[in-house]
Amino acid sequence: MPPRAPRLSASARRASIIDAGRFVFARRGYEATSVEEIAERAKVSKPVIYEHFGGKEGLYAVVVDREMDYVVRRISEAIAQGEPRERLEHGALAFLTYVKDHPDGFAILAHDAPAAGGGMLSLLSDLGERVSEVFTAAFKAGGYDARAAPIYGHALVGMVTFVGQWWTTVRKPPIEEVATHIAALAWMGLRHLPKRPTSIRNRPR
Amino acid sequence: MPPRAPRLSASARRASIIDAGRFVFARRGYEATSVEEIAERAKVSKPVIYEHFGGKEGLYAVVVDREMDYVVRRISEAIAQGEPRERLEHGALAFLTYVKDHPDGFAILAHDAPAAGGGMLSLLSDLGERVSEVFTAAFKAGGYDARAAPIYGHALVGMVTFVGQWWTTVRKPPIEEVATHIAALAWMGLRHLPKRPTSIRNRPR
DNA sequence: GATGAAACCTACGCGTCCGTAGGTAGAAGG
DNA sequence: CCTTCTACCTACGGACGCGTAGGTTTCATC
Repeated sequence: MPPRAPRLSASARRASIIDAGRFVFARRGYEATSVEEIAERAKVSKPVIYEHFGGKEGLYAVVVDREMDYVVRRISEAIAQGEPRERLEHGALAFLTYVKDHPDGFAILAHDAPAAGGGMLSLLSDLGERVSEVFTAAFKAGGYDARAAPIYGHALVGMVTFVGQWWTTVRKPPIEEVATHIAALAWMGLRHLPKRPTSIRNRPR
Repeated sequence: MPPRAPRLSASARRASIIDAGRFVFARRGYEATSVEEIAERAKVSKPVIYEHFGGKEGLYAVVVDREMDYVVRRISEAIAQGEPRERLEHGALAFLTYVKDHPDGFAILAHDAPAAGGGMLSLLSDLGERVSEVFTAAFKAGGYDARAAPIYGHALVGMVTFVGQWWTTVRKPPIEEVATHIAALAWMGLRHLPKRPTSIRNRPR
């Protein structure tokens, strides 16, 4: 008989199951994850998970929620103060720091939610929405076309997340450098943006 | 007995199965897709699919390959000639046109590949790699830091794909307008990029 | 040391899904 | 009319995964 692991309090057990869930969900994706694998990793039997989270979907919801909360909090802190450009770079750096330090959480957010119900394509589109709101306010104040603000908001988030995904495979150069480049690109792009961009297709040579 | 559907030639049947497969894979994702649902939609029985494609994974591979080929061809054509900025905007427009006209294909490319084996996070990272190569050449020629080129390459692809995902949910404004905005952002950003971007963190106030 | 609750287990029912075995129906050529 | 080839079918084996029923161990408290 293998030596029984010590019993844990309810909340401690919850935490260890969440950790295991994040680990497995990140690698296999929601659909391909089996509750049994999570149980095995958390060194518990299946019913414990059902006891605490009601099922696979319940656990997934908790994991996602926690992760989402964490990123949003971190980014909010980072862009809370400073000049605009500073806030931009700090925001990018905060996100990339999350990518670096919590790759499993990032993988989950970047992947798809459970296909059922027809939710959003990616959890991150929610983040894009928030950034878009910030941009809409700024565009109105600056005399730009507010209708176009979501384009830039989502472009920014897409930029950072996609580079983040790439970075996790290469892990080089250091994220500080990456953040600097991205911030420079976005800042220069926004800074020199015409009030009403026109297509080169509508301009004669 | 329901009137039997007319028999099809092997290649015609293949095509109809590919269509059905793309449809279902796009909505459910790879894991959650059942071969039976594809068969049902293609109005065939399961063994026909196994006859033609060897199995679920085989069909998926064919669908992805076809889609990937199509996008790459379209973008290549779009950026084949013209001034740099023209090529940029035409490339973005070509991609967004694909998103608009082939939403199912786009959904598949944007989602995850079969988790098994540990392939790439998204099929689109492959596209990011190609763009990065173009950027690397251009950076070398222009005296910029070539090591940073992949950052910009992936940033660009991320920008466009993420905006594309958002656009599919809103379908507004018209893609031509979206392409113009994105191209303006990217162009202005790249145009005014310092040779060696420095972090604002390293500069005194 | 009894009692009760909380943590945890083994074992199974039930559905679903992949892939295949083995046979039928229609067309093409002798 | 008969053979044969190709498209296509029904029906099933085997595996796996979700969620639950019902019992067992540990711990605190009286």
